[in-house]
Amino acid sequence: MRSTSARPRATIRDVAQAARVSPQTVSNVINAPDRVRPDTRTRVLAEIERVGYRPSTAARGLRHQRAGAVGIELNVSSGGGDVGALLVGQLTVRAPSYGVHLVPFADDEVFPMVEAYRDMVRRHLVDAFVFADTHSGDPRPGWLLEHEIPFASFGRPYSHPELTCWADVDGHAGLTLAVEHLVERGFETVAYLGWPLHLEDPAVAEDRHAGWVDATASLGVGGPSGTSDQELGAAVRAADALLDELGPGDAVACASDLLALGVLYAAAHRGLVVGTDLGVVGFDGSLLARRHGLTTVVQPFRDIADSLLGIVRDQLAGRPSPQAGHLLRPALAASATTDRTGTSTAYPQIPSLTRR
Amino acid sequence: MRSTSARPRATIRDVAQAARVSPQTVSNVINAPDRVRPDTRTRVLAEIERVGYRPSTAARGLRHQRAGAVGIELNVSSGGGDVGALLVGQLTVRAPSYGVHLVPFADDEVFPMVEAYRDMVRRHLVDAFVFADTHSGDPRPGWLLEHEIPFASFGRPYSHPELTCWADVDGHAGLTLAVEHLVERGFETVAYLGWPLHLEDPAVAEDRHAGWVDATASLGVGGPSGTSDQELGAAVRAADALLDELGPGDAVACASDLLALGVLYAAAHRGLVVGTDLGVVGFDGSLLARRHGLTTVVQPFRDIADSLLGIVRDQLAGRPSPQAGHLLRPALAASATTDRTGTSTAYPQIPSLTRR
DNA sequence: CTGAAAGCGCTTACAG
DNA sequence: CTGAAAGCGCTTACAG
Repeated sequence: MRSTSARPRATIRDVAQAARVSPQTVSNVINAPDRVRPDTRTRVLAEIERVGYRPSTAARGLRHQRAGAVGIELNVSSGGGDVGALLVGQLTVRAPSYGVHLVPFADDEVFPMVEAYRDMVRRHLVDAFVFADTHSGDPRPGWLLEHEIPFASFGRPYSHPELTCWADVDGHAGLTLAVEHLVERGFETVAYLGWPLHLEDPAVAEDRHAGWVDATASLGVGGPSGTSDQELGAAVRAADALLDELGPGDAVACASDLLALGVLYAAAHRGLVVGTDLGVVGFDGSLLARRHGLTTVVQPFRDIADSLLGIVRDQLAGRPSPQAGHLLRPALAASATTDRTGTSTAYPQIPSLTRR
Repeated sequence: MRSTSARPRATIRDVAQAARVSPQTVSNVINAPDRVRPDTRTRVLAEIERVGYRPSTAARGLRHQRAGAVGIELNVSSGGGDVGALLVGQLTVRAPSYGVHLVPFADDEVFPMVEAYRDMVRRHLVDAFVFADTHSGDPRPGWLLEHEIPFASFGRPYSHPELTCWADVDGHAGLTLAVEHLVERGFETVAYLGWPLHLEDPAVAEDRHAGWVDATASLGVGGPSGTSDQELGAAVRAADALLDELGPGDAVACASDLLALGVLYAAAHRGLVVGTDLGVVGFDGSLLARRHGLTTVVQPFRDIADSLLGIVRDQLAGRPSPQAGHLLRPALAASATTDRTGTSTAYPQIPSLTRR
């Protein structure tokens, strides 16, 4: 039968008794080692190691009046894509380096979201928050500022343009990478499939579009452009219209992987062989891109996680805010959709149908 | 300039003073309301509400010798699919109903995974664990049992078949749903695309296969079957071979949404119109399925989350283990790939190419 | 360099 | 029904 209560863990007193010092000295060994004589320190450290002692998070939190945790809002219902999960993964991996752990939470469908934030704070469960999906009517930045609760957002907080507590991918740099890569691979004209500017995240749409405009202008490879909402059906239709103006040897750089998938389908319709006939580059580094062999601009989730955690750590330490938000450089992951040798495989592989 | 320190929150003493009772009475109002006279209770409750008092998690945890948290291992590097994120989302939503919060953690690429578990326990950060991706050589169940730490797994812990602390989707029921749905929609033969049994999760592969065998036998609609690893290229090839043996009006039930996507692509190769000519049903209820208009057997993530959290809550309370693991019924979400009217849209929509 | 004291916020017996 | 006491594990001044 499975036992149900865990064996009690070693406390600071156990370590102290075994090392024949007081608990305070053990504490000093951990928190201010230079205040302890080397030989004492060695003896205590050995004992800590032997019994596997680690300070209790709860006791420390109580004493410091700090939870040592960062709340992270999960967008459960929207389920837009898979990039949210990639960011959460990197935040989880990086959090220990900042001396914190993550506490995810989500709208419980009953109270408005701000209630969830308020409750986490009142219970002393977290010291700060990280969230994504910022948008113009977003009540979160205002509420958090008003209550003096540190936070950092993935994406600019549009409601408070003066804030610098955000990190985002450099969309301009990303599209420059995409265009340069396509030119390097020998594609002649680079078209663009982006989002309409009235979407919730206008700065992102603008940055990526401007990156394409500037890069194609400087390389002399500009082409037509189109827009589509972030939905596959709309993307296929917009891509289809775009392909009317393109020929073999041309390419499309896209504002997202989903839009790029739309281009793949529209190209398959026409019997174009993606990679050799038509270049396609997506944006996000999503699972979707990996699955379909899409060349994509990969969001630097690890750097973003470090920025966000660094921002809240500095705020908690009372350090001054940075001069500007963190705009982080993405990287390009080349795959089948820009492979002119046709060696690697993109999906859908429909063009072979036309060659039977 | 942004202020950096949050205003101190109300404590039990603040409430007690304002309500002119002792802190203990406030505690009783919260934890044992029947021990307090109704009028006192009302007065205290009003004060709690007025100042927005919530007990401190850290102080409670220290007193109870319990973190009130469940560790959840995130599979960051593998990045298999998007279903892991869906489970984490539902665990997050449901956790408050069990009086706990989640603490995600991940392999830090330096220590073996068990080190991460050990560290969480030593720091009193969590009382129990939930994890997925169980497999035969899995060291986690053994280690957790040995250290008497409660846990529950999504998927059977193969190394310890006697354990009942797991929840899983009922794959047999899921494939029965899939076959019944296809027959109801008028498809004549139902083929199967599944996984080879040597994969890491043999019981899942067997259950789903057996569900197809039994359901097609009882309805007299059996057809050929094939297997493929959980990878798109392999799935397309396996599906292509399967389609050699099928004709218009037939269907394929699949062990996963990714395998089903392979069928879509293989069908597009042949100019088959999925939905009207060929029925396809996936399994998982993944984002991939939503995006492509796949009819799919949806994993009951909310029920799974409830089962897992219920298991660890019972273990922590010292209640006896259940007689068996929790096998939960999935639901079918009908979409374009079984829509014989051709009203809804599946992607890829390549067949229209053949009709130009 | 080391240790005795106080207290972070809460709850659990226990006394009144 | 209500309150005074003790203690969960830790750390921060402070005294020695």
